[in-house]
Amino acid sequence: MLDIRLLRNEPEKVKAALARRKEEVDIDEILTLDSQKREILFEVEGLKSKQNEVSKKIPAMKKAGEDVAPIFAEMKELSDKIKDLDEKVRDLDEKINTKMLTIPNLPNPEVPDGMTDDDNVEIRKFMDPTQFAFEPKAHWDVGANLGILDAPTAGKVTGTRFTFYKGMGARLERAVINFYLDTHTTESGYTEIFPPYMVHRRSMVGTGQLPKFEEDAFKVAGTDYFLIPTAEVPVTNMYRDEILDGESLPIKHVAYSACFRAEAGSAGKDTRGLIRQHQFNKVELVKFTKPEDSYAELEKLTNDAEKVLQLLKIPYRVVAICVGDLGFTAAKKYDIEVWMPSYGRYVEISSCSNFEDFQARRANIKFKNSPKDKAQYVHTLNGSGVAIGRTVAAILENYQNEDGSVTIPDVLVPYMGGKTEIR
RNA sequence: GGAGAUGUAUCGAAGUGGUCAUAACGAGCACGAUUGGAAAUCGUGUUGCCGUGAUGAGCGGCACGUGGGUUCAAAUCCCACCAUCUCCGCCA
Repeated sequence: MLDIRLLRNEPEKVKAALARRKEEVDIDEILTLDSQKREILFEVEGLKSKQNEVSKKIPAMKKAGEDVAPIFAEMKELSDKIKDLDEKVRDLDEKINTKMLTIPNLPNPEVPDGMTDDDNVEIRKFMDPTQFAFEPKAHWDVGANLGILDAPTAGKVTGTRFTFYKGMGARLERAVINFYLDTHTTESGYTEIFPPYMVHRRSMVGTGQLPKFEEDAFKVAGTDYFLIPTAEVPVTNMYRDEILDGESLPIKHVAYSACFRAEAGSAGKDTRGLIRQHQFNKVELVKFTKPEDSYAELEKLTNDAEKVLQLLKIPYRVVAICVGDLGFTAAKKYDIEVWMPSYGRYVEISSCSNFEDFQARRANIKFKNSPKDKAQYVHTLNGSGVAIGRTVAAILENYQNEDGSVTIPDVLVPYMGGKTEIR
C-alpha cells in the first residue's frame, strides 16, 4: 500500500510513476474522498471534544443535586449527530482503503522501461547453455522413461497440473529441498521456518495477494483459509502488527513450503512437465531490513539464491525485470533463469524482489532503533532460493545422458544416499 | 466438537457505569542524583494511530483481544467473533 500522504503531497509524482507501469488509477477520485473524509473528521472530532467536556461535569452536577435532564436531552442530540458522522467517516474510510489496496507499488527509478519479459535486461550469466552430443529430451520424457515422474497417474487421482514423483524422483525432490535449506542456513545465515500452509484473509492482504488477485488463490471451502501461494505469505505475516527492535535487523528467514496456485490466467501454457503446477515445492528467502539497507540486501539475497545454482552447476542468467513485468508489489525485481534445453531458452526459477515499505504498510510491520525513536516501517524483501520442481526439471534436462540416465550433481550425492546417477 | 476460564502498557497486575487510562501497585528499560566504581537507594521519564501544524512544539480525537449494540456517558452491561489455557470427546 502507498502512503496516502504521498498521494496528497505529490500526486503528480505518483501518477507519473504509475503511468510507467501503464496502470490506470484514479488518484484524483481518492483525493476527493480523502478531503471529504477529513472535513467530516474535523467536524466530528470537535463534537466529541464537546461531549467529553460536558460528560466530565455531569457527576459533579449530580452530586450537587442539579437538574441534569436538560443536559441529557442536549447531549442525546449531540450523541446522535456524532454517530451519524462517525458512520460517514467509516464509509469513506472503507472506500478509500479499498482503492488504496488495489494500487500497485511504485517502481524504483532504476527499473528498466518496457511492458513484457522481452524488455527485461540481462545482468550476468553463469556458465554457457549446456551442449549435447545427442538430441536432448525434455524433462517430462526423461522422467517418464526413468519411471520417476508420473503425470498421468496424478491426472487420475487429482487432475491436470499435478505430478507424482516416484522412487529416485521423489528422493531427488527431497534432496534438493534439504540441500537448499542446509546451504541457506549454514552458509548464508538464514533462520529456518516451517510455516503453516494455510493463512487467513488478513495475511493474504498483508503481502498483497488480496484483495486484487483472489482468483489466483485456492480457498479452503467452509473456512476463511487460503492455501499459501508461497511461504512469503506466512513468513512475512509472522511480524504483522509488530514493532521490531532495530538491533534485530536485518531478519533473514528461509522457509520450505509447498505452494498452491490456481494459475487462473495460464490455461494451455506449460501444460507438460514440472514448470507450471497447481502444487509445487519452493524454498523461499525472506528479509526484513531498515530502509537504507534494503537495496544492498536485495543484491545479497539475489546472490544467495544464485549460490545454490552455482553449487549445482546449472547454467543460469540474472535479469533485471522491466516495469511492466514487476508484478503488483515489487519496487524492483531480479529474476534468475535457468537454461532449459527443452524450451531452448532460459526459464525463471527465482524472483528476488524489494517491496520497500509496500508490504510493511499493509501488514503494519515497523521497527525502532531505540525506545525513544519514532517507529517506522521496515522494508521487506523476498526471493525464491529457489523453486524445487523447476530445479529438478533443470537437473533432469541438463544432466541427462545419451542412454537416458541422469547424472546426480556432485553436491546432491550425499543427499541421494551416495547414488551418483538415476537409471 | 462439548464445558469452563482468561484477554488492560515491555512484562505481571488492579480497576465491575462517570469525578482513578495523563492505566493504581510491582517489575523492566532510559536518563539523572548518590558512589572511587558498582550494587542498593532516591528522582524523572518511558504506547500506538488519526486530524491540525512543517515529518517540530502545542491542541483535539481514537484505541482496555476484534467488531457491533445499550446509555447523556462503557475497560465495566448486552450480542457476535477471534486467540490462549484447563478438562472431556475425537485423533496423527
